[in-house]
Amino acid sequence: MLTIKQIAVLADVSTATVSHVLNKSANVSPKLQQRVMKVVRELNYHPNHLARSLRTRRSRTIGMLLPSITNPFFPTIVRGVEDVLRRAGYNLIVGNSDYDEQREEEYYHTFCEKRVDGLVLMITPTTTPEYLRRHNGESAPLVYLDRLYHDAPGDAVLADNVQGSYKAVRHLIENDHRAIGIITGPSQMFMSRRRLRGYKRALQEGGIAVDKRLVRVGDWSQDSGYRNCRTLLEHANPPTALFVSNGLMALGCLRAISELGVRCPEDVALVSFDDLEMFELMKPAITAVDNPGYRLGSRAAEMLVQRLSNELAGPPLSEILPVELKVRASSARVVPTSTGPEP
Amino acid sequence: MLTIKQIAVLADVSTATVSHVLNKSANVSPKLQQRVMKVVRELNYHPNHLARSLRTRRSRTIGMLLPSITNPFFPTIVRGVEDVLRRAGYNLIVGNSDYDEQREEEYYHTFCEKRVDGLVLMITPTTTPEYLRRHNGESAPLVYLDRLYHDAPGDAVLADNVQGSYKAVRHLIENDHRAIGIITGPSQMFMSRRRLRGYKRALQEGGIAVDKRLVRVGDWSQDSGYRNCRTLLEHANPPTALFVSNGLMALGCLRAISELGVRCPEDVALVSFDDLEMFELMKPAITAVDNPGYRLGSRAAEMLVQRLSNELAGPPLSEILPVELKVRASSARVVPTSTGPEP
DNA sequence: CAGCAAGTTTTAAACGATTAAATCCGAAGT
DNA sequence: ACTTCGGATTTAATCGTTTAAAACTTGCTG
Repeated sequence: MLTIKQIAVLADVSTATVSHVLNKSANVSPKLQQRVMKVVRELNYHPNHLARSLRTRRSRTIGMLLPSITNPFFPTIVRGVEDVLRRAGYNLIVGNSDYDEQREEEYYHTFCEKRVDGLVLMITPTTTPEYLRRHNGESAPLVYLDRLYHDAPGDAVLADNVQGSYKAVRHLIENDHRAIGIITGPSQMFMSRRRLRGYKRALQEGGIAVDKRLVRVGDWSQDSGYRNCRTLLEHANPPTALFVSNGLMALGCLRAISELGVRCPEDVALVSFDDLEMFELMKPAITAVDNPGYRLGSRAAEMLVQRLSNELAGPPLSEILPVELKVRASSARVVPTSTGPEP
Repeated sequence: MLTIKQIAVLADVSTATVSHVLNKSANVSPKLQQRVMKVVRELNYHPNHLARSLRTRRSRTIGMLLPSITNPFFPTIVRGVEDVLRRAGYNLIVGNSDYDEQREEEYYHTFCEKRVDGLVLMITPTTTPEYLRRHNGESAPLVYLDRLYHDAPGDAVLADNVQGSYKAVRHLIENDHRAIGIITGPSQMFMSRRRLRGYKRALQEGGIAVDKRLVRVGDWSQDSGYRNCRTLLEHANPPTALFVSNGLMALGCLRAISELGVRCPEDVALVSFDDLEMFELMKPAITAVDNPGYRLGSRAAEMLVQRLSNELAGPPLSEILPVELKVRASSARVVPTSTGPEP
């Protein structure tokens, strides 16, 4: 494989000159510049990134940790991150932990070994993992994506989870629902708690007491949505509306609803967090909180790039992005023929 | 940041010994081993991957080129690749070109600069790109994923595209459809042609002539599915069945079908290539060719790993994986009340 | 024409690991 | 006691870049 030394010999200059030409790091006479570039182009030389990074101590690479690659919400975020980074001249490596804390830590270390310049983290644990707390002295800045850890330093970009579920549930209340079920994520997770809080706030404002039997804890997976939805709908007094804390679980609910022969929205209204592309195509189309995945990703990347170029300094920032409710058929107001569902 | 030299000083040995302990590359007395490991663990030392790769000339990293990250079919493939590589001790970097040939080439070069040990390629171009042909002399082995290039050396793992669409269309014919439309991918692409061929073969076997007006060319995007579906259904004599060459375009078709107020499967049956997870949840559930994404990815990674460990040598191999048709409601046989749709 | 400044180009020392080859050291053989 | 042998350890070169600092040009000035 081609090295800078060979280029130097062929262009009859020193390696330093080649390097200077390639990096525009010093004045080089036009004559030599051309001689060098000619050889570089003819031989299609590309500098060894490993050697370069080793020497400069910057890899121009960012690591991103993702809890799941198959959840359709995440790729959108990745695109946001990638687009910004690419334009800023950084590469992205993503690691996918599948909600496994050990794999997550493995990836974190891989990233450190590869000397990434910064990290975008969407991680699983409920409590700040030890390695993050230790990261303290390290050089790579962190950005948390839709997560927040107070005791490990790093910027954060968050969707307004409380406001999102608040809007969703208020919408249901406005449509005369009073028995509103919720399927949340694991109860220790920051995000689950935020989304639950919005639910509670809306109920409270509507003068409705929280019924513990209507609060189910899922794990974000489609299957857990399915199971919890069945449990809820098979109650003696099933809820007339359901708020589901993420898109994948909402898909599971749909399956349960269809299997049980329950009609949506007539028998049970459905609102989901995360507006998946397919929600608009489904029958009924699903009302959902539009979680701005692309913006979330791109903002996180922007903050990281700013930190790296020292445009941004000082204590960790956290930024909250607004979310919107997309009202669709699954939560449409039903013309009141009879008050409840089946007797 | 910690270096091997510091570890060596603290453990009172030479850097060579530390390296030997860490890599088990020579006999080291238990006493020194323990002394070294103690320091390594206490300080949580992780060797610099850049330096290591530079010296050993192997990065234990694989690059993967993807045409789209938001198409839900691709993440499944990535998981297959990643799982196998991780177990074999390799890291994966994925690049997402968004069907843009220039970005694709950029990524290819980034990968070369990072000295990846091998490449998994799902690339866009219709004709073998120049840089691939030049790759010839380079050291990193290639595996094509669901692509095939005869004039650039590399193994290939392919789904049986011809057989898949053949099965799909035969199924439609068996359900008494004779006017069967198809939406293909860009006509120069290898995969589009294969899927078109299966369609033609099934028609021919069923004694049906290919009607050019029923063959539409899409670009794999949801939107192009939508547009082409409208065109087909707004014909004077619309087809009674539709075979769509990928999942995203099928979603577009669904939207068109629903907007036009056409019933599926009563007025038009639908079969898609790529069995997306959500297809089972939709109403009607979509009949689809189950393209084995995970297997495709894991097989590709396996071949690559074998090449790298020299378990596999010799001329490029190409392997074809069988595909299955999942019959669901969208292509259900309709009880013949009247012969055609609306008069 | 020596001296100097400014601009080009080269020299050579890093960066942090790996690894042949050299050295050390103690036990065994004669 | 003196080799000799072999395993444990270290020395030092190397991977392919970047980049201070040195060295070399030129052209100008007094």
